[in-house]
Amino acid sequence: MLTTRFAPSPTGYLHIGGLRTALYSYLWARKNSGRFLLRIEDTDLKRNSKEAAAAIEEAFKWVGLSHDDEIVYQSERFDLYKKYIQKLLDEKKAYYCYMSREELDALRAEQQAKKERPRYDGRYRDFNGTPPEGVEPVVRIKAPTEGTITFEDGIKGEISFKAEDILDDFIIARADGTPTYNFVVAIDDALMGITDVIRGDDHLSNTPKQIVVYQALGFDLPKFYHVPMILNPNGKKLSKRDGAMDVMEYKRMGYLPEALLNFLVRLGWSHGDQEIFSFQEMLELFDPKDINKSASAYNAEKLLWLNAHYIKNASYERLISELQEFGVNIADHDKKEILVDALRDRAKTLVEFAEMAKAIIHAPQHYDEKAVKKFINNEAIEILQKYAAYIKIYEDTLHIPVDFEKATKAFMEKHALKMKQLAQPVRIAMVGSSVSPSVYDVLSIVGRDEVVERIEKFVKTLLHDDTKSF
RNA sequence: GGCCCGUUCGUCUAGCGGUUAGGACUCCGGCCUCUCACGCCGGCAACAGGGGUUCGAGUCCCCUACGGGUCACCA
Repeated sequence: MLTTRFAPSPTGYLHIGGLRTALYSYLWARKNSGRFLLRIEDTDLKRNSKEAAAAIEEAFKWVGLSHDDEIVYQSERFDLYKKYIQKLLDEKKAYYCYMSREELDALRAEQQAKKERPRYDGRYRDFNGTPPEGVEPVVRIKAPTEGTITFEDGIKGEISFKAEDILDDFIIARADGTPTYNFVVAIDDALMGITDVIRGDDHLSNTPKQIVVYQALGFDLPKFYHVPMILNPNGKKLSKRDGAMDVMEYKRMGYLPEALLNFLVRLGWSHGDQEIFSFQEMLELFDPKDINKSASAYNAEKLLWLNAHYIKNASYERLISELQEFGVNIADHDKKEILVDALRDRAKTLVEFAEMAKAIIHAPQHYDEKAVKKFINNEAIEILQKYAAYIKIYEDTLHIPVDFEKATKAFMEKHALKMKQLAQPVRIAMVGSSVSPSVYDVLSIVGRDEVVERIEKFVKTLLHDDTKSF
């Protein structure tokens, strides 16, 4: 069965680069009715892996990814790794090396001075004598010293390394007995039945080492797919400083998970000219062979555009429930659909959406000075007073936007007014600024009684403000 | 520095030997209009450079330049 995995080291949170490779792995597995596993690479034991795993699962949950089986923690599998180390030792495919760190450092320095590639010289490879005193040995694997290691990368094509260029007898167990990364990755991928390894291309040069382990242990090789990195807008490696890189930060900034996923799936992968992909479409169309060979830069504007797109097309229920996270509770508002429709085309994030909603729902606490200065004069105040009086006694048919439109047009006709003369003053009275959705929508959402109240309050404020002259 | 990978508008990309090199984001015009958005219409903008192969190269090969990755008892 096709099986993929996501295998992060426990850094404490999931960033978008990780999310993208996780997404690719997930999609490929699900598309093929396979399995998607999660493994925490915590062999160095320095960080809190359980917390890190929880953070990853939280992010997965938010975006809608799910993994199969229990999470595998490498830190809990040391006995297993030891077995394989012993096996290689017994088969003489690995050996103890008694070289001290100091000696190793000295060797490295010497090689660098001669401009040679730093590498272990194999001095204990066939050692039979008495081990030196006081040195806890490391275990090194016998790697080929000549020949070529070639594999077919599902994204980059055939890749080959000359053994002499990149390999030495690398350490598979440290002096304290703990196993090292390239060793355990190969074992776990093999034992977990991973058939397709999809990972960042920073792992490309680890691959030959892992292949050495696969071969020494007699495991079948998986297919490798090395996904190019995501760069920052300056073309440099993406770092935490390039924005809020924790995936959950995007939630706090008001992004919809489907927008983030759409953004990420499309960053480095494409399907013709298509830009918008539903989760279902990703599942149907994703294929790692269509992943680009080159790195791509993070593009915040495109993400924003995608987010705006998904907000525009979200259901009322969805938006209303999302908005609650941002302090806007309109579930019981009698004009909630009108409110949502008035704002969905204007908001790029849920944070903006919430701010705009609040501006309409709550009566303004202050009025934008520039707007007042520009649109309010004595004539405008007079119009507002008349309009308030008119609305106040208008027959009881003012509910939806067209009701207000009809009434307002009659008012304008009666007083020979143009829309421009009325709209801005009313808008300022309603929301405190010269920017808002259509006044008819705002009027409808605010409701007749409060419309009158807000206008009266505004007029009162204007008339009592001695600092302004009209 | 060695090794590996990469290079189409500013950005994400389509292209898979013959195209006026297409789409999307951004930006700039215009339309719509009660403001702001949305939407619609239009515009600016790219094959890193040089050699080959070929009737013909963004597409194939080589070199150069540039960019990235990696060279640990980190993962």
